[in-house]
Amino acid sequence: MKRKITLKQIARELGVSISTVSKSLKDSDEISTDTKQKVKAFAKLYNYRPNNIALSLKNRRTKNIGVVIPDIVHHFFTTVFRGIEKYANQHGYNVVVCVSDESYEKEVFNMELLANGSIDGFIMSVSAETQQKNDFSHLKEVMEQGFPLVLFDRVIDEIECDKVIMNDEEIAYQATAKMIAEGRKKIALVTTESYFNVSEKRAEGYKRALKEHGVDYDEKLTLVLPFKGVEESYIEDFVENKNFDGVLCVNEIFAVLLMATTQKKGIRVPEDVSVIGFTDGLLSRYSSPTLTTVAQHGEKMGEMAAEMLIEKLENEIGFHEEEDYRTEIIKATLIERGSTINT
Amino acid sequence: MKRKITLKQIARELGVSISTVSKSLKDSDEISTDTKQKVKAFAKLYNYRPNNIALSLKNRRTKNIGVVIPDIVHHFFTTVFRGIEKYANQHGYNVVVCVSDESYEKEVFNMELLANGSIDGFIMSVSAETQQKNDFSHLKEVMEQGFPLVLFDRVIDEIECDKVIMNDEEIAYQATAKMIAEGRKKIALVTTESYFNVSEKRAEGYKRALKEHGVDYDEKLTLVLPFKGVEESYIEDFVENKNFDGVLCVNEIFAVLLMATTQKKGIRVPEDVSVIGFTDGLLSRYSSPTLTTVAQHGEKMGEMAAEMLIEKLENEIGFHEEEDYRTEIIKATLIERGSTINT
DNA sequence: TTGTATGCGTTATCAG
DNA sequence: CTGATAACGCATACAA
Repeated sequence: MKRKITLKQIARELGVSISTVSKSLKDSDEISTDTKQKVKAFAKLYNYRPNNIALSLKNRRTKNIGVVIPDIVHHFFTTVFRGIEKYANQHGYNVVVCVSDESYEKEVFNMELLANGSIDGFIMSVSAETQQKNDFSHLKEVMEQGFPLVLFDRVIDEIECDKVIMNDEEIAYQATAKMIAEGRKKIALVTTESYFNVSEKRAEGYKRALKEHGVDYDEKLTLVLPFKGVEESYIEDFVENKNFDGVLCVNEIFAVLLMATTQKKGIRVPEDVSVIGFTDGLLSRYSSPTLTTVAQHGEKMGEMAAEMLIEKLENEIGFHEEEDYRTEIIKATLIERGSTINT
Repeated sequence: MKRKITLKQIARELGVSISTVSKSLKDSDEISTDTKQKVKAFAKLYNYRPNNIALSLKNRRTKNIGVVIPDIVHHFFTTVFRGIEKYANQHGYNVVVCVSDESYEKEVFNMELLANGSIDGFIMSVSAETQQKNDFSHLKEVMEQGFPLVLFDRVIDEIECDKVIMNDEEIAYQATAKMIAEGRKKIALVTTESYFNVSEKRAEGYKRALKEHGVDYDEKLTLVLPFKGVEESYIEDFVENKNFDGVLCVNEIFAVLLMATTQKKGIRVPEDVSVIGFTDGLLSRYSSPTLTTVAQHGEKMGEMAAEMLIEKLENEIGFHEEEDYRTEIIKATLIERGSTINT
């Protein structure tokens, strides 16, 4: 087992000092060409690489980004993560992931752990429990300690920091308007019971679209499903008892379940009812019919978040006390597929 | 902005030496109860936490695990990652993820980066390109440098290390046998063109089941689809021209596409044809009919991989030169749903 | 009971 | 041109 070689060992082997080796490898012009050549050759031969830990300690920056997300087995978060990882990697950063599992406690614990020197800054989407408890002291804490923070998707108004969000209201408006344009008159909304901004915003966009197009809003046409453990019977009852010719679902699972139910009852999609979902995942692409859905461009969100964080990190050196936080909006787009009547 | 406090600062404030502080916080009995009290109180007040980087440098261990996977926007890898992260977190390790994106070059690059001190050991599944090139020198390299390595799923026989795999052959056998037990006589296989062990092993299990149950193997009943960019027409042609009453698909996407195609042609699932897929993801759960599928228990695989790696890491201290590598097999299970006729 | 010195691997400053 | 020294934050063997 050949352990990694260090400056010290090279110095010893070559009979020079550590600093000579260090400078040579940095191609400093304090050192004679001759010595540099020799050192470089030796270093190359033994495949010398500076030790990241030592560099981190010295430079007080790890070149690591901490990502804290509620869930990783979830298409949206996964795509965002992909974007973060991609951008970070291209810019010489590594990514440390912690999954809060929607738990406040784990979120706090993980962030404290990471804040003890493992990372230079955070990108995160807060857990459901955290939103519910409405306690964000851990976020404030890390910011006070000087860690740049970028929030995405599940964002906290109360916290002043960089943010990346989606135009949920707007795209829900567009989706609803599209169905109205198809001639739909009774448009339902299938949403989730929760304290999430996003669901609320989508509902707002839905209502605004109805209103602005002179379609009556009927609250009975809104089906609220639990956050976890959706029983198909809820949906069956809804399909059974309500009369609608269009549905906006806040995720693709609800949309696919709903399509299955309507079709089982002989109601055709999209002839009899249009369906639009959120999240452009596998379900949307491979359902029958394929699902018209809102693509959230998670990867782009991730890249943007990473870009914002890294910019802060790189600029921290030198400048410092100007608090200019941005909120970037990644525009979602409607992908028209088989569950709506497209022009 | 209050930066994190260090031992040195505490020492200065309290007018004692750094080592006194260090020992006090470790509750060493070299130190008087009185001093310990004082130091602890102060440390608590200022929320002292040892700096991970400094600890890493000193202890020569980072308590970080490097995970290198081909893709993260992929249900199986995501679940495995979840398992790794979970176990690692419970045992005080953080996880650094690098996505190779199925590229040999990125894989090598990332591993070299991580090997420069960022992590203590690797858990990985090799990229497609790496398998294709058949070049594993980067794996040997890190092992020679003393990094424990655990491979999962896409495993390399040539590399001696801990491994976690699935009983692909066996479960494919079982799945095929199940369809035979249903009375199916002409069972097709939809697989992927590739150098992946897993596809091959699944094909082997399929063939063995046919053979052992006296069903003729007809190579025309095997449809080989490209790794990426599957055209639905391939499947349509296959359904059109071949005659089968059961299908084993090596992933859930193929299975769902196939079900959609057959159903469009008026062939009923499961009445006319049984379908079984691999990967128990969203598609399997929400397709119509729901898909009988092989659950790979990725999370379990991840936990096992992390367990094996961490065990190696913790035991490295002291013992050393006993090379006892294990290969753990995580048993997949068949989840019976609506696409087969279940007893 | 407390403190000093050393080392982990690197870089930067300053002397030689 | 080269090298010794300090510093990053911590732990520990060894003095006092």
